[in-house]
Amino acid sequence: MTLSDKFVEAITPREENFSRWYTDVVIKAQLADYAPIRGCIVVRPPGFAIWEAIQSGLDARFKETGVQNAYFPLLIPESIFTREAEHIEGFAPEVPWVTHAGEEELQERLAIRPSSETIIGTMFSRWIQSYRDLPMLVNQWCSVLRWEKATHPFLRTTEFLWQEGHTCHETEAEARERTIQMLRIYREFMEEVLAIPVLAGIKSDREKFAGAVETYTVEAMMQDGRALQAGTSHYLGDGFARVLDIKFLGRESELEYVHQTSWGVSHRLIGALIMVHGDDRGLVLPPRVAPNQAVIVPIYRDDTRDRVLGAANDLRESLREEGLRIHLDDREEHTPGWKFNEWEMRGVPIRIELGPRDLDSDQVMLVRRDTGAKEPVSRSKLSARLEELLEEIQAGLFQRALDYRADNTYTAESVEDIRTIMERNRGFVEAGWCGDDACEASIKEETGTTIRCIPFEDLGEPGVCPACGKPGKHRVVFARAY
RNA sequence: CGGGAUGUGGCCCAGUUUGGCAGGGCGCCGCGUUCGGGACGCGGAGGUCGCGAGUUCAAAUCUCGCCAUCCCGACCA
Repeated sequence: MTLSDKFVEAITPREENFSRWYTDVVIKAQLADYAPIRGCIVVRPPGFAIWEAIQSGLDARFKETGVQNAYFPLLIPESIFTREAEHIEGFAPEVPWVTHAGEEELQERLAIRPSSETIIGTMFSRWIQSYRDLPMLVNQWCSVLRWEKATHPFLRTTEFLWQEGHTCHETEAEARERTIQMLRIYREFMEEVLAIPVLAGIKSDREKFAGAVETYTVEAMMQDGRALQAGTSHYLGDGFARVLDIKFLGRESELEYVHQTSWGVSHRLIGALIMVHGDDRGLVLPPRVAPNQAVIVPIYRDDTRDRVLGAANDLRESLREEGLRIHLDDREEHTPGWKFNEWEMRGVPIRIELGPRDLDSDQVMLVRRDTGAKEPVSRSKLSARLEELLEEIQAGLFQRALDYRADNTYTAESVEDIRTIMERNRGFVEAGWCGDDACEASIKEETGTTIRCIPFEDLGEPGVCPACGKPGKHRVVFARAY
């Protein structure tokens, strides 16, 4: 057994058990740990750094469109939370309640937010009087609680970190446009920064958000062929406005209800990064979201130590000045080989090896995390080559994920087709759909798949509905989902 | 929420069948030698055996209850 084989014993191979592989990576790469609370995780510094990168990227994009950040209370009075019938019905089973302060029972129960439409809408009703107050565009970064039956690190936890944007508009058209605009931001961010190709489209009624008129989604394919809902954007109509009394005096001096949207992504995106790009050695991070883009591993003996460490420090400083995110691993207690494995497990895109031989020839050794390819690069060309390589890795990861999705996308004409595909390979299945909820339900019953979305992208002729055999109204994508 | 499994120093596990001194490997600390793919020697620290009851002279081990985690299925960012 070679040393590297022994190393990867720590992580279950993907083919052996994908779920175990996933949790192994989460734990070993120190992205998260289990908390002593049912279904809750602690996001550890390496995981939180990824979340911060996601936050800052999205936050800047939101702000470019005029959205401002705010913060609303964690607790929602029952009388407010229960205003919107569909909303409360959808969330009721998962909502934890605060009933006591000390030993004293509260006059009114307080819901711990599973989403903030009602509390934010209540405030909107105070702040909005005229069309001049519109649009109202706010977002909050916070955590929410949903008492889920089965939990999984990042993908579904009792408490999770997310962002929820809430907007109010004068017209339906403007609100609908905002809904699509935010979905487009999600899509661009996921594809350009996270290197995760997503399928954008609209949800069927069965799958839409509780209280929404329409829900739009971006769906990603994981390496086990299952779909992950990576982000959603909802057109809420005026349903919340009517029950929360969010009215404005319009241009014609008539009282009107606002048209609303809400949209969110969660730390589930970290789970997506793991499951889209990871391999049997651990995490693989796209350079644009990687907290460290490269790690310098110095190699020395006693007699070359000062020389190598001095050069490594200089190298780090000069690369940092170039704007690169660089870490120097100068720990004494581990050998270079140990560090190679460690940083691979943690997903750092590039390793820079620096030893006496490199110093003698005024070069360093670069090693790519995604392909394992090694190349010597002279010091003078290093920063240019690093920039280039980071872009190559970013593009390569996206292309690889795109190819994987294409290779695992099938078409079906019957329920039997779908079942066969699920038994054999899983993946996305393109098929027709007559639009009937009963057909959707029976397909789910028989195959375990759901309609992930009706894609915006033209998938060609609708074909027949796999359940009833009638002509399809839409071409849709079925898949098993997380 | 069903079905299955697990819970013993930080981690992985043996010990449980048949009750009788709490063990091993890794990691950790100290010193020394090492360092281009998970180094080695010597010395050392560290455990309410998931939690709570019960049986017993005696419980990691037997009984009951609870909790947590994992896996496989039904519901959701």
